[in-house]
Amino acid sequence: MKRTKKERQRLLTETIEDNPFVTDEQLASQFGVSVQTIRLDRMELSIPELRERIKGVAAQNYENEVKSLPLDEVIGEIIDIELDQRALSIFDVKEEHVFQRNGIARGHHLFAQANSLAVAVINDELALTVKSNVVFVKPVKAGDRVITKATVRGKNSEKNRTYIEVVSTVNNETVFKGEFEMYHTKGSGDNHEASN
Amino acid sequence: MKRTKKERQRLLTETIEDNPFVTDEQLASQFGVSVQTIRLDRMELSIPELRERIKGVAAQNYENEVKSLPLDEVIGEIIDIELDQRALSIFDVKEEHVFQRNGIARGHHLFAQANSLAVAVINDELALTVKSNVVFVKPVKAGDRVITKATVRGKNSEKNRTYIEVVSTVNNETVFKGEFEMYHTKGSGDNHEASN
DNA sequence: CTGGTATTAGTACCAAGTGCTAAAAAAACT
DNA sequence: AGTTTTTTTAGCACTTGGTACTAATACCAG
Repeated sequence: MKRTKKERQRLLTETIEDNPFVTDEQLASQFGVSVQTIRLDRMELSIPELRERIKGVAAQNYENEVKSLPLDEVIGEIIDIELDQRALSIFDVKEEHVFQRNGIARGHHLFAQANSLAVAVINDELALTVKSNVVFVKPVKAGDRVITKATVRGKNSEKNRTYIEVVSTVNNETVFKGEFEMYHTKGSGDNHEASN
Repeated sequence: MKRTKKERQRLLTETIEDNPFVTDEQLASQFGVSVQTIRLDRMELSIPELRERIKGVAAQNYENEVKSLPLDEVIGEIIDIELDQRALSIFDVKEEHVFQRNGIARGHHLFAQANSLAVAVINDELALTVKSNVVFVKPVKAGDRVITKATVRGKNSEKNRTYIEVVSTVNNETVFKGEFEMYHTKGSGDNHEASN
């Protein structure tokens, strides 16, 4: 199993990336070297110790959490909102959002951004999507910053519906547009159950 | 600042929930009690120590990560597929897919399942969604198993389009349906760029 | 054989704890 | 007030998963 130092370090990096929860001891036995060697390797590669790694992962998660909870679980980041009028969000397309094959964003991410923005713009405890028509106008690639704007186009108070138009652009070019019909529970704080 | 033990423990729980990265020492000075008291409190409330808390947060994150990667390929699990004809997938709705407020699944997850099934059923290297009309017929809750069926309804070879109908059911009741117009690159391995 | 790199060993020390015992202090009865 | 109970504090040994540092080997090349 013994290979060069370089090879071991390559594998080490990989292993830790793969599972940041592994201890030096486990790594040592896995590579058939001493714990000290692993430590030296980590130093050279400037890989932090287990706890720091875990803390890092946790901190990331935590940031995401505090970012997504107050925003009521929105895909993308809301940068401007006028309830019952319009809302704006940005969403940075990353590698994980695209087809590996061609680097084009998967449709459901754009839909998700639009849909959650439509939910957010509604001035109510909760809103559900009833219907939507969407058009994927132009492919979106990794690295693109998608700016999505939701505009309330109409309301039907009797039916508790709001009609929203959503347009997403990248560099001022429309990449996605859609209409959303949303159901909501009218009065804020109203505990009305969604129509079952 | 001194209140009863109960009150302190209530606040303690809150504080830790709010920021799991806080040490006993910090808590002690914050509440003006000794570290030991904090430890006792944690025992009684069965709140784990800092490192375990952090590990927990990190593990969650990690799960999400490894969950969202395959989640990138296809949302839901494909259980049957006849290329260019039909496909069937199941998707178990979990807590993380619903609005906390009312336990109803967020629309984009259902859309994602439908959309990725539409992509999958197409017998081509790649397919992109051009348009879709969807209807959220009935709320879906955590714990529901959504069975989604995609059926190819038509093709337009000149325009490289395929029209797909998708219906999702829970316990044989329709919860979602949609039509998807898909663009694809006909020949397999064709490196044709999507209309730019 | 002599250098230089690589590896291993060993020690002291740290953070943030657990587990346990014991003693004070405060609160609650009777 | 006197006693019992609860709550709080203190102290010590021990644990994990390390860091920092020193020193000894091992190995490989010229």
